[in-house]
Amino acid sequence: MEKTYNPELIEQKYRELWEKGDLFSSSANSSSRDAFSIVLPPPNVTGSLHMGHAFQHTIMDVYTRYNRSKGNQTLWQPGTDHAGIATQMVVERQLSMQNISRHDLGREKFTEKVWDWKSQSGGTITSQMRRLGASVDWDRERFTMDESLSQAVRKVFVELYNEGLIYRGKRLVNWDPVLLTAVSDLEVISKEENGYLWHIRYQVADSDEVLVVATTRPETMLGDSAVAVHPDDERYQHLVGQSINLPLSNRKIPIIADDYVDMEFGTGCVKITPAHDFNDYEIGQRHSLEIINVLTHDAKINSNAPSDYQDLDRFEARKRIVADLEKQNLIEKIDPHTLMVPRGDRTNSIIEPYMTDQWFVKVKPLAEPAIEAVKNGSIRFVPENWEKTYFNWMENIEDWCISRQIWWGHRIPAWYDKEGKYYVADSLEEAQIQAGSDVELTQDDDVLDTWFSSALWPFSTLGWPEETPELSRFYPTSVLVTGFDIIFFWVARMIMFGIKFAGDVPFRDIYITGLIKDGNGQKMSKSKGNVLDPIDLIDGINLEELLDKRTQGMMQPKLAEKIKKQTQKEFPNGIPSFGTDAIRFTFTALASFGRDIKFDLKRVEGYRNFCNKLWNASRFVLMNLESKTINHEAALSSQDKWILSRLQHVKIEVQKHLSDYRLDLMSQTLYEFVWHDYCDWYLELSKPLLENSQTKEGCESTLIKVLTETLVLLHPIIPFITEEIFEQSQKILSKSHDKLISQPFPEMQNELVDHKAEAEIDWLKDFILGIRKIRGEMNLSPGKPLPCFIKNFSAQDKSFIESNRSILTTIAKLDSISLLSETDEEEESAIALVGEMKLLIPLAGLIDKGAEQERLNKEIEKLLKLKSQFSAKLSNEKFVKGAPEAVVNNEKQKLASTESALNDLESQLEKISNL
RNA sequence: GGGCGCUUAGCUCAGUUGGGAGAGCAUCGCCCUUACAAGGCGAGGGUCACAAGUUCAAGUCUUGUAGCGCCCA
Repeated sequence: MEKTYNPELIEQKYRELWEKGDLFSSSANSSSRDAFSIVLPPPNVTGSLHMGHAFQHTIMDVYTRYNRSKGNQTLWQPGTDHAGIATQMVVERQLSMQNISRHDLGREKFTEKVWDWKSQSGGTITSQMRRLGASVDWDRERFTMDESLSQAVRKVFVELYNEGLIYRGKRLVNWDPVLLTAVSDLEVISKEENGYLWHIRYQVADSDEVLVVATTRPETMLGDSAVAVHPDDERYQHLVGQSINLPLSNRKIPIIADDYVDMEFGTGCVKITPAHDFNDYEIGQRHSLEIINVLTHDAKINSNAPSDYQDLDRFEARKRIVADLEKQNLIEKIDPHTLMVPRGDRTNSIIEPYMTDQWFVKVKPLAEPAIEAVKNGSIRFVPENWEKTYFNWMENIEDWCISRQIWWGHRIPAWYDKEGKYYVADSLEEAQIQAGSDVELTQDDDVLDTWFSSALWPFSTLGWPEETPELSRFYPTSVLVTGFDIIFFWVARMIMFGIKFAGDVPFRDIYITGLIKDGNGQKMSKSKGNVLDPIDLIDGINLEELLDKRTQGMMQPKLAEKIKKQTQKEFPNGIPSFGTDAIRFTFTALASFGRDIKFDLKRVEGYRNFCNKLWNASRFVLMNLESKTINHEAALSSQDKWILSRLQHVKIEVQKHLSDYRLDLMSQTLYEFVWHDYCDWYLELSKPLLENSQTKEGCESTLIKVLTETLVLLHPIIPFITEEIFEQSQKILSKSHDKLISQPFPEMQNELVDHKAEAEIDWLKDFILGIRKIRGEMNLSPGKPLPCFIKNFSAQDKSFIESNRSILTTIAKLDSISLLSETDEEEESAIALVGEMKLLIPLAGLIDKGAEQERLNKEIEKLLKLKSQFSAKLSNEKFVKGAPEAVVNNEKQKLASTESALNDLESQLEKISNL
């Protein structure tokens, strides 16, 4: 083996070998009883993987590799989605640099450009996934706009329409006046922003009275249909039913009473603009108010408004209107006010509620069975708290606006005749049949929301609507791994559509992971400049390149300076290369059930060190076994039996943690075992064992057995390094050329659990630790051999000493171990206890007496604290009576052993103090 | 306003039917010991946010308070 661990070379080697060997294929294990499948949440085809993807992909890969090694037929289904709005925006931006708009090109040419861009940049994700070692079945890679998936989309649309679950209607929707499309309410982010509350005087018609109306959007007054007050509001009750003269528009509008109005807010009078506010729309419906749209699709004032304001942009109009009102002395006052401003998550432009014709999915009938599926346990959220979030949303769900006024996506399968009558069908031909052959039809211009096709992903990728073998074998999929941010966007919709169209839930478990945040707990985002590219952690990146990367193509170049500073501070030397395995280990170690995961480079470094440790331990083992024949039948020492027994516990724990989705605990268990049991203890113990002809062969076979089984256990987390070490070990054993990735998962061997060996090695460790403690605290040089005297030993102790004598002297660096009888006088000594047994290291010439006194005092103090805790408990009658007997006995035992240790140390202290 | 969650060592976090507070990193000693200095050996460090309650026993269960965060309106 190479002296140093070099992840780069190893990773490259196995990326190729695995794929060439077709080892990720879902056709393996096809005769197995069980199948396991995961669909990859499809990333944006032209995007790149961020830390969250890398995190989730690691988790999915752990399960995929684990199930493969358990012998299940395993499919991890890869693919990407077309990300309608995002992708279209990117291409439009590219065109705008050449001063071309998509309208200049026309729909057909433009979509060609998008396909070009897709083929040009679409490989980024897949190559990143390969770097991460994702063992997806590449032969089954799918894209949401593949023909077969598009067919599924059309079929679902047509069927929902025929059942009345899709309808077209003029509704108030969220309108992005920059993109010129409707967006779903999930795509609108409302945030508090500073604005004003304008108090406007409205004159009551045929009266001297004036109503003061408070609004945050004075420009919408051009579309006011009413003024509303609360029915219980005594200030205004007498005015209900009368009307006011709407300023600027010269219209009369009614004063109505509606309990939606908050009496406490502003003046308690609200202007009602049904065409431009969701709540006002509701009120308008209740009171049959006129709906007056005063905006154009790009948010200018339209011709329904007085001519003075027509064609003015909404913000320009606001200024003009306020100025005009002031001129007429109709502004009572203007207060600063924080309000919720809805912005598009893509464009950041202020979203307008806007009346347009759109297609909607009637969601309630679909939601009911989807709620039931989680209630009755057909689907399980992990952690289960998330089901509350799911219920909360599903039970208050609104119809889903699925049409988008863009060009990149699945075109809506509806055709119109000249009268505007429409025909929904799978194709023009079928629509034509409905309409009659002589009718001229044109297809709806709109495309579907990307999530509509994503909602079909678990079954459309398996061939639905065809009844493919894959569909019956792999659907429902085993588990969905995703973040809580898309429970509404995606998870809920897959459940609804899966149940409706594939006849069963799309997955059994939903593992909701936390979100990866930066070291300060901040969400990673391009505009904050704190994103990390997982590939940069693998390969490393110097400061200059990192700065470039973080400040390139920014929406707000102003922020560049700040980002530079912040980056320089956090990564003064750039980022070192850690290798894929270290990153993957970090992700699994961080995969606890918390919501936020702060990503700390120090952790990566620690797990890189772990890989290095594993590498070197393996080197030690293989160096010792080189050109040797392993005797698998050789007798085993207690040490061998101990590590084998420990390994069995580890196998059980690993599988338990996997089934609980606790990869953090899984990785912790393995870390602990490899580093602290196998390396710190067993490899050290093996050194004397290998020197002894009696124990040599058993130790050799144990070293390699434990190593190779551990490699299989670790492989799902760190596939590259384990594969490489496995190959090296197979060479030495001159075994087959099988790859570790296809090795069976080592089953727990009950017969190897050995409590006797565990007890003996615990004793052995206590002995060695006792000596080391004295050595460490007395500043004795680690190499200096010490004489050791034993007193107060049992027959058991004696036999352990005899059978471990050479190990003890080697590991604890003792030059002698001498048993003293009760009557033997010992020298002035430092003491350590192993149960009742006393280990004595003579002070003479080695140890400062004062130091030993100090050490004993500290130890005694600790024990005294414990003792008083235990005896307080035991002298409490209620405890002795109330607690289970086992607990009380346990407590008694602890008290006894503490007292005995205390006695030993106190008498020792007295002894050396008197000398 | 409704819902969910968090507060444990300097930092990041585990703590699984309630039974002597853990890990990694950081810190402090001593060591280049033939697998590993990306390492070894040892040490220090916590009124488990606060308050009350249930219990023989609370980091763990209940209620309240404070601070922080997320989602929905």
